[in-house]
Amino acid sequence: MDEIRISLENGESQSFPKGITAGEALERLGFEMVGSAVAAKANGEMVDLNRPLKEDSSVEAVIRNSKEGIEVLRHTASHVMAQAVQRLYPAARITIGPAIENGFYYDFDIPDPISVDDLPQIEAKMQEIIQQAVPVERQELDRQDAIRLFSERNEPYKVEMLEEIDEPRVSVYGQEDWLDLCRGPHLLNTAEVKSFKLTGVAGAYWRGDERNPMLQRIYGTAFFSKKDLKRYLQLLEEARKRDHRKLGRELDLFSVSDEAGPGLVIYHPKGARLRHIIETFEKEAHLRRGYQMVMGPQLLKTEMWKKSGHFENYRENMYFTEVEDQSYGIKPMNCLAHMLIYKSTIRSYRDLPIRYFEMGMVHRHEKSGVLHGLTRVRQFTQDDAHLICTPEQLNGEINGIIDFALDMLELFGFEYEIELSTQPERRIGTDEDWERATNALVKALEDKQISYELCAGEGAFYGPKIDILLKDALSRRWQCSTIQCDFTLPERFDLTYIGADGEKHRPVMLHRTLLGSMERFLGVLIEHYAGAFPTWLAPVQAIILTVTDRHQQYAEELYRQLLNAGIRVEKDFKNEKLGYKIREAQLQKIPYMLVVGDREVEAGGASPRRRDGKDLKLMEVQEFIRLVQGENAVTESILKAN
RNA sequence: GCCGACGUAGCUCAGCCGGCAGAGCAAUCGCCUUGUAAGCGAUAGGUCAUGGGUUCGAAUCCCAUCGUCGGCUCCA
Repeated sequence: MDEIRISLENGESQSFPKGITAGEALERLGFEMVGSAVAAKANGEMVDLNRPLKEDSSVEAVIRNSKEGIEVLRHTASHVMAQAVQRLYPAARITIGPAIENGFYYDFDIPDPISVDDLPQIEAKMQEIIQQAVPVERQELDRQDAIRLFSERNEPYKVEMLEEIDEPRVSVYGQEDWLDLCRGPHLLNTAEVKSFKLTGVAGAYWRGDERNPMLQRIYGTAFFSKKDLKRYLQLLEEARKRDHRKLGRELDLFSVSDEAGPGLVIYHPKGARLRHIIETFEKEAHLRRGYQMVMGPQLLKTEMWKKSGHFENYRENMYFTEVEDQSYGIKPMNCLAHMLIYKSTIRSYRDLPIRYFEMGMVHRHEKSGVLHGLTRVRQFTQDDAHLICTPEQLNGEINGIIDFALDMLELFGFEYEIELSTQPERRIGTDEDWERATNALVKALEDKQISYELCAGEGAFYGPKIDILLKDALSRRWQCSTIQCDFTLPERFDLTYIGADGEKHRPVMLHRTLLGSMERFLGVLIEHYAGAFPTWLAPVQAIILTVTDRHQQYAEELYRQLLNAGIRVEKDFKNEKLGYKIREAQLQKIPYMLVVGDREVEAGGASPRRRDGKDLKLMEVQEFIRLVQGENAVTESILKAN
């Protein structure tokens, strides 16, 4: 009988008869956590535990508590769900159903739409399949046979996929009479799918292309234990509580009105205050880093948008208007005016780099279905800048921007992910330009040893970009910072500088934002802090609460003092019990509550109660002012960072 | 834009197999003068998203439009 050599990661190795399963080999080699293995890797390939090994292999266990392990579970859960759905709705055609970040989904082509009300029934059918403890079986067959098989089963989407697969042999997985084209691996038995929940339904285009038919997607999640599932569902519940749309209303920060129009944010006093705080600080930070503040007009002649390429490539996102037979486009980006400023005079190489900064309000016509609170709107303000420099300065400028952006995000305490997006199909400029620009961005990331994800074809139409993404409370990622390299607009607008050689040269331009859109950033920020902003950001930093109305006079005096010291203070002199006022201030998440009663009036000080419930006891007014001013000073680090 | 769900007072929601539009919180007014997360009482507040239809009669059934939510596509 043929023998094969199997080795473990720890160097343990032994000969076994050919055909021994991956699971058995693990066990016989003394792998300690055999019970927690849900699949295996043989020579790097993910395989089922019962896969017979045919050649010398190094075997590794894929355990429950690993990312890959839970993916195996969820992928199997998606198969169980697909089987359940096809049993309940025989007309449903299967497509694809992968594991995703927090669960899994499966897309079906089904004549009658599935609604959330149908989910309990599907869950019950899944439960049935799980309780029957059906073995999950893998089978390998010729591609042509598979095509025949899925044609017979009337699964056109599977046939379509098979026709595009290159390999001669494919694998199918199934339980009972149910079957799916699948690479695997899977759990060995449906009984192992213990803790799952279907979480939602949605429409999704076949292969993610809007020209394709709309499929019905069912989302679900699965865990190895009921406890983990419960914890996850609680986490979702918590996340919903910090939804910025809910907090925005409760904290009276902003609203969006049907009357005014969808995607148009209306800032209430506290929301406007918040923006004012961030923006004034940010403007100062830019000035200290060698940026110049500029302002462009809200609309520019359509001719200019034609020249820049926006009309051709971005028209469907733009608003246009006509006055006195002249067509204007409302700006969706701020770059045009900045180029006009550059062109307003002759530039020398000694002037470069030039960094123009603008809190620029832009309008973009977003499709109605994509609007979302503050994070996806039609009018927003960008902390935008355009840097114009020599090709030699490019790398240094990109580095400076990355540092600036990461410093900002660190100040707010954000985790982030970085993506590099390369040339899209619809673009302007030569391939050579694109390559140079892309290389410049890659080099900057590599110099800084920043890991990033490559998004091929996702760049802007005028250049490649680096994006920094922040997560909201529900783990949805939102693009905030973006650094875009542009060799083509300087060309189109004939931007030049006089070099040391006395000749005209073409500068390079960088478009960049740090926080991105103030709207989106604010939305993510609200969720990040769950509405409890740190003192330096809080729209209201302190509120004065009187115990009875005989304390009003002193409270008024205290209010004046704090206001004069620049503290954002409010007063609550309502004829209510102290507990009531504290509760209200607490719900408004105000960092400090200043209780004013007999003791304070007599001593002439203030008794701050912190938002976390801690009583700071009676202190001098000046001491409290210093306390708040100290907390305000956290921005100093950024202002001085250059 | 596409698929699905939803739209009742400022907010959260009940009413919806057709028959007088409701509750709690918030608001206003009064009483209480109050010490660290909700005192008591009264009053006011709605073209039931909008428009059309079915019906003796529509918040309730049907259609359209607008908007919101969950996704898809797109994106700061």
